[in-house]
Amino acid sequence: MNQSIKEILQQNFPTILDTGLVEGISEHGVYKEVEEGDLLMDIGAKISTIPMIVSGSVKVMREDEEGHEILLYYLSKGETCAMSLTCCMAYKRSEIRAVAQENVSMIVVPVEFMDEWMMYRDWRSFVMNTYRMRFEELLEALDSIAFLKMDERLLKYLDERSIKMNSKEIPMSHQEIAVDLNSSREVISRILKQMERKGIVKLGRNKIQLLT
DNA sequence: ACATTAAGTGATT
DNA sequence: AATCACTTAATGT
Repeated sequence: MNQSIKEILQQNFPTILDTGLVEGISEHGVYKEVEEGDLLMDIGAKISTIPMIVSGSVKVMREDEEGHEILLYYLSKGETCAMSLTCCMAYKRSEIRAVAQENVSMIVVPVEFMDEWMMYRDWRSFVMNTYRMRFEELLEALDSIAFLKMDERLLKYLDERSIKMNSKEIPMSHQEIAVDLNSSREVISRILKQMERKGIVKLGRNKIQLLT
């Protein structure tokens, strides 16, 4: 391997500094790459490792009673999966499904070290931070649903995607976006058309370009 | 050229 | 805002 886990950690998880912790992750963590579309975790599966994302993005979703998928969040560089953490601490099976949205590289660490690593301040704050971030996101999502109309939600969604992917171009179909927002394809298409007329976006097949 | 999939649109609830 | 039914456009084979 061209780069040690230690180096990858320093570059992508700068808040993890404690030497004992870095040693632990280096020793027990495994560097892994997966391709776009790969299933990383399914509902009901037992969780044996925790992913720490180095590059790319991962879509994390839940399923409702009728089997409809509901988007929870996207993970990107420097982040880990809050749901995996809760599940493994409670020895529960996975309640989520995770799919690689782009090619993803990550460090996976076995769950059995979670308890032990809690003695490190850096690990505690890393874990707490990922909870805090998700919780804030959850609150935001909640009032976005309660107070924003679909067009505002869509614009917000596009902005967020663009920031996460580091590009003004969002390579997604209207259908995919509709699923993420629990809306329908036609509604998304119509709003996007309006936005295009207003000069906010430029539309293409399977892609949306933000002009703002 | 043809089939398939994405996107656009009007009508209805 | 969602759904249906249908059209049109883009893309793969």
